[in-house]
Amino acid sequence: MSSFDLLPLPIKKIIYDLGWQQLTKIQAAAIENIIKTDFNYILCSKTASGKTEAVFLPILSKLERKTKGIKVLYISPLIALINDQFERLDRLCEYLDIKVTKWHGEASISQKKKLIVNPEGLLLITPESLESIFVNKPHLLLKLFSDLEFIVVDEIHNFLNSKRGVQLRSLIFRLQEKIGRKIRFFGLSATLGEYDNVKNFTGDYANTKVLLDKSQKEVDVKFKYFYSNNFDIPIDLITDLYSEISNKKSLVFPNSRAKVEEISIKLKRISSSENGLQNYFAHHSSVSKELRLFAEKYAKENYNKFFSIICTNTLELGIDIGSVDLICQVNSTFSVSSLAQRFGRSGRREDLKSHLLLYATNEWMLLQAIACFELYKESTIEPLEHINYPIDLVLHQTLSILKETNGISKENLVKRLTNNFAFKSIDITDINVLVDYLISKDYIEKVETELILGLKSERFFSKGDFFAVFETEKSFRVYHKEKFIGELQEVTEFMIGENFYLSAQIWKIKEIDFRLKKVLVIPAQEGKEPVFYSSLSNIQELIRKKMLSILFSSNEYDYLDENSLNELQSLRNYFSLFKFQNLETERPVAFIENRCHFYTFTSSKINLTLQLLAAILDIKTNLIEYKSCVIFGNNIKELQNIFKNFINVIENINKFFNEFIEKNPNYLNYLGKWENLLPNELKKKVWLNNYLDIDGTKEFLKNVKIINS
DNA sequence: GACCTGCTGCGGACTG
Repeated sequence: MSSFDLLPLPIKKIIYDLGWQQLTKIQAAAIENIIKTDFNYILCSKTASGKTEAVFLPILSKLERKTKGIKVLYISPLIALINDQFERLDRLCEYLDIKVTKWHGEASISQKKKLIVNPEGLLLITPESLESIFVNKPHLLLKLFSDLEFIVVDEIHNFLNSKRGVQLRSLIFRLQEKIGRKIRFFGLSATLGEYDNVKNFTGDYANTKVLLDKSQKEVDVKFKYFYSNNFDIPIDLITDLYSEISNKKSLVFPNSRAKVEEISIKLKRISSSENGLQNYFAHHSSVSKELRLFAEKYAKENYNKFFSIICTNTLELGIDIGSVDLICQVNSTFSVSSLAQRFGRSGRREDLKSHLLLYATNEWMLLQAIACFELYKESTIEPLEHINYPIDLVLHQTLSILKETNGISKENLVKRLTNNFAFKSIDITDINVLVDYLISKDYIEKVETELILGLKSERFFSKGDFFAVFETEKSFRVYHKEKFIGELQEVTEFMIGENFYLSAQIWKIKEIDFRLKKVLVIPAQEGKEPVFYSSLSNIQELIRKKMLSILFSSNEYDYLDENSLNELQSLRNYFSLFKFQNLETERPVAFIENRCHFYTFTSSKINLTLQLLAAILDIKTNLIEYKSCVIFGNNIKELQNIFKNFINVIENINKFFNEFIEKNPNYLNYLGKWENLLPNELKKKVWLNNYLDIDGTKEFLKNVKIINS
C-alpha cells in the first residue's frame, strides 16, 4: 500500500483538488510513519520539499474530531512565518471544517478571544505568546490545551542552541506537566547537521525518530575575488555585481547592516547613471517594517519584473518571497547552515537549480567560503548543541512560574525547576543558590510557607518585554515628515546637518530629540553608511579545520575565478613552508616582526578562552578572529612551554578565574538580559560554561603541536 | 569580519 492510500478520503480529495502530481519523498515517509506509529518525528529535508504538508496531512488524518479543545499547537520563530503558514493550513483545513487560529503580538485580539471562548482546531503561535498565556492567563491553560494531541515546532534548528530554544523547551515541559501527559511532538528543519540534540528536544530521546531526506538541490556556484585591505567593498565589485544582477531577480547577502546600506545606495547610483530601474531594496532589522514589507511584496507580486533585495539574515528563513534567480553572497557566511538556508532561497521550484555567486574581498574570507561550500557539498552541517548552562533561563522561568501559580512553596518551585528537561544540565545546588538569592534581594517574597513575586519583580511585567528572553538594543527612530524610515543606533556618530544612508536612501539630519530618541530627516544627495552595534563572532571548529585541510590539499575547485585561484594558491604557498604531518594536532606559528603569530584553526570560543588564559598569566595577546590567529608579544620564544602553563591554569580554572575576576570585576558587567540579575557566583559560571569552552581548550592544549616555518 | 527574533493590558477616542 502506498503512503497516499493511507490517507482518509477527504484528505485525498484535497490533494486532487490542489492538483498535486505526487508526494515528495519526505511527505511519503512522514505519512507512512506518523500514521502507522506513535513516535515523535523530526522531519529534515531541503527547502521547498513540502515539510509543512508532510507533517500536517497525517496529523489531520489522525485528529480526534469528537472532542472540543485545541488539538494541534504549531510553534514558529517568526510572525511572518505564522502568517504564511496560516494561509496554507487554513486552505487545507477549510475542506475538513477545522478551525485555524493565529496567536501572536500582531494577530487579531478578537480572534484570540473567540478561541478562548471556544477552543478548537489548530493554534499557530510564537514562543513569546505561549509564555504570555502562562503569565497572564494561567487559568485558561487547561481549558485551551487539555485536549491537545500534537505539537509541531517549525524551523527547529533555531531553537536548538539559543536561549529562545531553552525557553520553548521549558514551556513545552510546563504545558505537559499542566495537562498531565506527554504530547506527540514533531520538529521541522532544512538544516540539521547532527540529530542527538534535536531528538532530545522534549527529553524523550528513545521515542523520537528522524526522517531524513539528504538529497540536495543542484547548485551552480561561482566565486569571484576583489581584494580590499580593510573589508570595505571595492567599487569594482559593485560594478561587477550590478552587471550580474541588473536583469535578474536576486538576493544579495553582505554580512552586516551597514554594508547592506552601502551596497544598496551604490547599486542605485550606478543604475540611475545608466537610466536603469531603481528596484533595489534594503532589508534588515533596522529598516522600518513598512519598507521591509514593501520590498517583500514587490518581490512576491511582480512575477515578471527584475529586482534585488540587499539583506541580512532577515530573508534567510522560510518567508515566502516567491522565486529568485540568483543569490549573491558578499564574503563568507559564518556557518554552513546559513549558506544552506541561503541556497534554499533560489530556484524554489523543484526542477530549478540554485544559483550562487560569491564575492570574497580577502584571502581568509575566500578560504572560509570554500570551506563552508565544500562542507555543504558533503552534507556536513555544524552541530547545534543545547546551551550548557542556562541558569538565566531558570531565573526567567522562576518568575514566570511564580506569576502563573500566584504562590508556591519553595520545595515545589525547586522541584518543578529540577524536573524540567530544559534545565537538566543544571545542578540542584545552583537552583537553590539562585532561589535563595532572589528571596534575599526581594525579587521573591516569602509569605508564611509560600513564595510569591516580590514587588521589585512586578516591574518586569509592567511592559511587554518579559516574554522575550533575548535582548534588543535601544535605538533612535528616524522619521521623514510623519513617515517612519528605520532605526539608527550610534546617533552620536552624527551631528545635525550630517548625511547618512538608511533603508536604501540618503538622508540629512534636521533635528535630534534625545529625550524621545527621535531623528527628523530630509532627503539628501551624498552620505555615509550608518554604524550599528556588533556582537562576538562565533565560528565552529568544523569550519576552521576544513580551512586548514583545504590549505594542505591539492584539490582544485572549478567554481573559482582566476583571481580566486591565484589567492588560494598564494595562501597555500605561504603555508607550505610549514612541514605538517598531522593536521588534527599540528598548528603553524610564524614569527613576524618579532611577534609570534599562532594560527589556531579552531573555534572562536577556544580562541577567546586562550586569550583569557594568557590574560590570567599577564601575557598580552591580540586576537585576529577572522584569521583564527592569536598574536603573542615579542618575548615569547617557547610557545610550547607557555602552553604547559596554560594547562596548569585550566586544570584549576575556577580558582584562577575567581582571582582574575577580583582584579577585573568589569568582566561580569555586561552579560545578557536575564544574566545581569544573577548573583556573581552564578555569573562566573555563566562565563565559564557558556561564553568560553574550557573542555575544548583543555583538549586543544593537550594535543596541539607547534610547527615553525 | 555579525546577524536575527517578540510583546500584555488598559484607558480613551472613535465608528456603526
